[in-house]
Amino acid sequence: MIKKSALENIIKEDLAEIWSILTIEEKHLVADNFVIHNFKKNQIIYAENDEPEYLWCLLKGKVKMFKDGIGGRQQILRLYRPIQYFGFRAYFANEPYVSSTAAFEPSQLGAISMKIVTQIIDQNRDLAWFFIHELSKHLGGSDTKLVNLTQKHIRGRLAEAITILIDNYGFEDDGETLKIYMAREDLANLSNMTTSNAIRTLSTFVNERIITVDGRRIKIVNEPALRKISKFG
Amino acid sequence: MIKKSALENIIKEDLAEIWSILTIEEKHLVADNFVIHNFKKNQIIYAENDEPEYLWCLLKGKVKMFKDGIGGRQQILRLYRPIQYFGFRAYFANEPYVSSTAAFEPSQLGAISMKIVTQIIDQNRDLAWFFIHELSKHLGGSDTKLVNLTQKHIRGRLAEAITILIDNYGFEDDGETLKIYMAREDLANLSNMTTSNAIRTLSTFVNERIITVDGRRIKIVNEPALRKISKFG
DNA sequence: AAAAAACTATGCTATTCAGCATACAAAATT
DNA sequence: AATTTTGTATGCTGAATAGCATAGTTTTTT
Repeated sequence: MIKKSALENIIKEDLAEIWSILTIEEKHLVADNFVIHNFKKNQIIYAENDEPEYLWCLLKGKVKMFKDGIGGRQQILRLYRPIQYFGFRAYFANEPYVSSTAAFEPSQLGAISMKIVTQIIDQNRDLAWFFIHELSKHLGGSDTKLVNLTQKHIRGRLAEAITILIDNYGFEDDGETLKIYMAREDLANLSNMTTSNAIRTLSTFVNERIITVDGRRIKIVNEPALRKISKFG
Repeated sequence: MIKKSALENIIKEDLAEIWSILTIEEKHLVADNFVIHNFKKNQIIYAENDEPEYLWCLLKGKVKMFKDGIGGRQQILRLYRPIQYFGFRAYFANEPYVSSTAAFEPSQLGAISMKIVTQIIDQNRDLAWFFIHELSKHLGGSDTKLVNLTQKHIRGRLAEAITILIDNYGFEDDGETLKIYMAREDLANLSNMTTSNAIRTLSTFVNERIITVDGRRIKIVNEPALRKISKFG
């Protein structure tokens, strides 16, 4: 089940906050129960209404968390990059998942049973605090997103979506090409609009020399203008 | 600072989950630092961008949590009833409040310093779990609300808002009159629409014999129909 | 490499909802 | 009790955005 080499790599690159929190014994417990999974592009990791079982840790790739709404329209709720954790909320709330997750691109993930996570939280105060922080930050973000998506106009919503992409995935080495290549439909699903409108609005941004577009490659030419539209649009 | 009598009442009526979690010493610590505040109708308890300092416990009355958006339009995020807790998220996230809270009607609240709450969490695993559960449930609710408010049409959103009122505050003794009396504007702010549209849509519900309206008194005549509109509208 | 499928771009039309105005009613204030 | 303020109801108009169609392009699959 455990690919030792992969795990050792993970442990070597410090596994962010969470790893340094654990005692030696807890690290072993995690190591012995950590399973690496590979997901293809667009493959579902878990789906809405599934029973939560694992804490997922994104090691490589990109993941979207989304919810299917009316008429099959999808709303992207959050984006994840290495090394971030998800899948724990529903387990903690003791309810089935209310959203789904899928790999945006070929991705490598680690899964640990939430039973083991729970067991460690019970004996490790700092891990409890880690999740309290994590949940608190996400809840603030979700509340803010709610108002942004319901009250901003299309230009503002799309501009905001692009700034979210910048903040989450950053730029290629040229310092201006977005380091994520999304379909227009996903861009639309991130900004609560139809694909048509995402395409149209992207075009107006190009005309206004705020971005340039080459297929799915988006270059940010005027980031201040973009953030201004995001804020006031 | 402490009104002994009020606190004893609170302790007598079991203070829900949270109280039974604490040890005798912790109960004393809370009791010694618990301050009762009375708020008038529409009085702000805390405002967006304030620094969080207290855990608030609603003892009597009704409270709304909301966020001011573009053009002064307010979005109501959550409603609270006795005995529920709020104000802790921003403190845990280590950031200023992203939303405000106000009393809907004359309300009595208790405030405890978050420093003390933090101190108790540090020594009481069950209290840590209480907040993990609480945050997890709210985060799921917020994500679901996001999709409902962005994707449902006006009728669906208003119907949903009314079901939220039913679920939060229930009925008067007649079993059909909503036990909360909101301005149309608040109803609109709960369902992401203008006041005009809230009024209009309420009228159509009356015409369809789903509810009756007498000023701010709303009677639910056909709850299944209401829930159906909420679900599919 | 060819074929199929999925995605992108753009125009046109329809629908939903917001904005504003007016009239009336109810509460709050003086 | 009179006056002011605030809230409710309804109609009309315009703006924002969704829906659909078509053509061309890119990506994926075979």
